[in-house]
Amino acid sequence: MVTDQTYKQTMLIPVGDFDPDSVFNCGQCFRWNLQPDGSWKGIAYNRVLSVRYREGILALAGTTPEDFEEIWSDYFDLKTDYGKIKQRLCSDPLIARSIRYAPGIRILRQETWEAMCSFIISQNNNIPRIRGIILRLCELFGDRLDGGEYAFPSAARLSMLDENDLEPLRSGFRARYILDAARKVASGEVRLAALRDMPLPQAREELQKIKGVGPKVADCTLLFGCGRMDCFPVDVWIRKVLERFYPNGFPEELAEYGGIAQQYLFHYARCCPECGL
DNA sequence: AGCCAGGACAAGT
DNA sequence: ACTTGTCATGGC
Repeated sequence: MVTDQTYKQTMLIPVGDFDPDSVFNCGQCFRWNLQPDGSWKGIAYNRVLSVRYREGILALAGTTPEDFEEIWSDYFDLKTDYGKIKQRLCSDPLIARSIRYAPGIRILRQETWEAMCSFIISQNNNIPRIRGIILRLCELFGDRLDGGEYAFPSAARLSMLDENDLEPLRSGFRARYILDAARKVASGEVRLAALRDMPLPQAREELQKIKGVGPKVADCTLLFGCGRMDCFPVDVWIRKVLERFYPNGFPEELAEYGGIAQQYLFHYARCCPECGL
C-alpha cells in the first residue's frame, strides 16, 4: 500500500569516495545494518532508506526525488568533494596510510539530537552494546515507520519520562544523562539549532551544560551532528595516536578538516592490526 | 573469569 | 589545573 503522495523509487547518483561498509561501520553512526541481500538499511530524519554502492554509483532505494534533495544529498554530504579533501590530508604520512586503509569513509551529516544522544550513550561503552541500547530506545519510544522500523525518539517525547521508564534500555548510569539532555533540549535551555553558527568554544560550553556531555561527546555532537568538520573528538584511540605519532601536536594546516582526518585515523587505529598501536 | 569499552563526574590533591 | 575512583552493563 502506498501511503505517500509520491511513489517511492530508486535514485542513482554518481559519487566517488563512498564505501558503505566503511561509512556505516567506522563508528560514527549506529542505525545502519547490512541486509542479507547485500544492501544497507538505515533510519535517519524519520525515514527508512536502503543503500547500495557499486562502481561509482550510489543507489538509494525506497525514497523520492524530493527527499533526496531535501534530506539524503545533505546527509551523505554529496556536494563535498572528498577526493580533494583527501588529497590535502595525504600531506601527512600517517593520515595518508589511514586513508589508503579505508578510502571510502565519509562523515555523515546526522541530526544533532540523535548524534548527541548516541554519543552520550557511547561513553565508557562498546559499539555493539551502543547499537543495542539505541535500538531499544527507538523501539520503545520512537514513532513507527514503514517496514516495522522506528524513528529516533524526539527530545520532547523523552523529556516526559523518568528513570524507571528507561530501565528496559539497560543503559546503566547513562539513563539520567539521556533524561537531562531531553529536558534541557525540550525546554529550550540548550538550543541545538543555534550550535551551527556559534564559535566552537561557545558551542562546546553550551553542550556541556548537559549532564553526561563532556569535551568528547560535545565534539562528536558538533562533528557528526552539526557538520563541524574542524571539530576533532579525542577518545582513547585518538589519544594513543596523538601521543605516539604527534608529540608536537596535530598539523595546524590540516585543522580545517581535522574531524575528517580524525575519522580516518580512528578507524585505522581501531581496525588495522598493523597500525602499530 | 576477567578485562575493557568512541567518558564524565565528583572528590581529592 | 591535574589525578583518581566510580559509575551499569555486557561483549569478547
